[in-house]
Amino acid sequence: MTMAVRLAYSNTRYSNPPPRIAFPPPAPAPGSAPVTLVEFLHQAQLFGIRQTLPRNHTIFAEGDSPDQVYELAGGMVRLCKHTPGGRRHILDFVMPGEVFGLVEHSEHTVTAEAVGEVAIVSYSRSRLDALAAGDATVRRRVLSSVSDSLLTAQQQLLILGCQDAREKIASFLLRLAGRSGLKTGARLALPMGRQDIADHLGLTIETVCRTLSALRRAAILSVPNVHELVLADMRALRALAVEV
Amino acid sequence: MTMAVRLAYSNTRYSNPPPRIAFPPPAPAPGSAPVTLVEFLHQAQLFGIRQTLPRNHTIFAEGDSPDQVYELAGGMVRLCKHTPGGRRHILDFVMPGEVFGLVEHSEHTVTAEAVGEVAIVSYSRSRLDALAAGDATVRRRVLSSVSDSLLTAQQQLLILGCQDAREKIASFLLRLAGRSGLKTGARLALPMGRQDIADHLGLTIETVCRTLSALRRAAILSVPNVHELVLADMRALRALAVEV
DNA sequence: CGTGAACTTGAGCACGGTCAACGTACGTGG
DNA sequence: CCACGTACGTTGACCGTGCTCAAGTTCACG
Repeated sequence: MTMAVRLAYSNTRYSNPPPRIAFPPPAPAPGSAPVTLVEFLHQAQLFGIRQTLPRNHTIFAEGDSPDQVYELAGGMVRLCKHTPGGRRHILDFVMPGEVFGLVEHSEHTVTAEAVGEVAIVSYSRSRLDALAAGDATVRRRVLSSVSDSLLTAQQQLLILGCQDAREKIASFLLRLAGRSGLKTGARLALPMGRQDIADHLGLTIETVCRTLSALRRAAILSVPNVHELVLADMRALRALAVEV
Repeated sequence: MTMAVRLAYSNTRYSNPPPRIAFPPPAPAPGSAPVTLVEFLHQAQLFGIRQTLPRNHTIFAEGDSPDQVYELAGGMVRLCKHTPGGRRHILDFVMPGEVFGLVEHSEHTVTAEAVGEVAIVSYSRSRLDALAAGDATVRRRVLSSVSDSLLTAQQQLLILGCQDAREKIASFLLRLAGRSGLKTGARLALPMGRQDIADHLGLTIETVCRTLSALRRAAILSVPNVHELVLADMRALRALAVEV
């Protein structure tokens, strides 16, 4: 039985825009009430250790002890699972401002890797727990963060289980655009490589390429360079991704 | 573009063992310390309303207000998502003793349906919240329940994204057996229909049938009747499901 | 028994995977 | 500065897994 699986472990290398990222300033507006978990972390004056990591750096691996919680300050992180047979699946990508590595198990259930150069801020898990013990709002944020991850995973299950290649690509691009708060015609950054996209959608790199080319030929999007594209016709994209 | 999707909405009908399920007595040992969320629910004397529902009954639908939390006392429940296009994906099956419908959003993100006749116990969500407000252990149970769902979803993503039909079936059967605490040679109940299995694994009903037949021919399992099977060679099954 | 739903099996085909060649971009060293 | 090397991306030709369509079987129930 030949396998519908190509070995992953791609090495994304930036081409056009050099990897140096302009890291945005700390997120929370100083005086306002914190509403996101990240803002709580900032406000609580936890020891957030900021660091920059190179492309493909493993931030934590499946099985590691989860004693740190991370905030992504710049760049992009992929959360993946590796199988004994050497296959890889990317569960999700983390975008700036989001928290990752927050898990309620004795060990990490996924591996987190830097897609390009990234800036992360790490917080002590035990300090976060201490903070949560005395603050119902923090607890709610933590719970809803985990809950959001669950919702995302469920949506991704629907995509993997019900959609064909074109629909998958359309759904993926729309979600990415949505998370970047993008509107029709704006440039969408694609920091991850084609192999990463393939491993996220259960496709091969060739199918990802071909499908992107087909969408380009259909004038639904244009590809100024490998790591950037323009969603010219979001309406058409949405029509393709009906199944979400 | 023809679709790799067949319309679901199967109507499981029991064949050999009649649908009447022997409902087990309430789970918790009366005097012992509660360790699961279900046991907490029992211990806390929340108003657990027990009821029996017929095959294919919708317990709650995606979008409903989640003001009840359920414990499955007998039978099996499927958690699914329906798409505008009429496709269906089954995210997971719920087995007796497990809690479902616990969600941290303003509405349910999945639909819960009875696979056969089921017995459920429903608890008021607001009472559970009140209980949790004053009890750190309950909070931990709630969080870890959501967290377990996330872990399950992530594992399922790996299966849908990386495995072929035979591996999917093998993984599915092994997980089912594991959850029933089954050892080699024991009978495994399959209350759900073939279409349900297909919609859970991103396959068609024909492929599920063919794959089961192939495993039977390979003497890896036997199928005494449609809703029951014997895992004769778990070692071989595990070898097929390497990718988990 | 007769009916209908679910399951099973077969024949053929298409989507997407495999294999392979080529293109492109960037980094390195002469 | 150009030549080369490497990694990634793109495209084409071919093929296999799993889907489609369709016929037949089994089983529960009236």
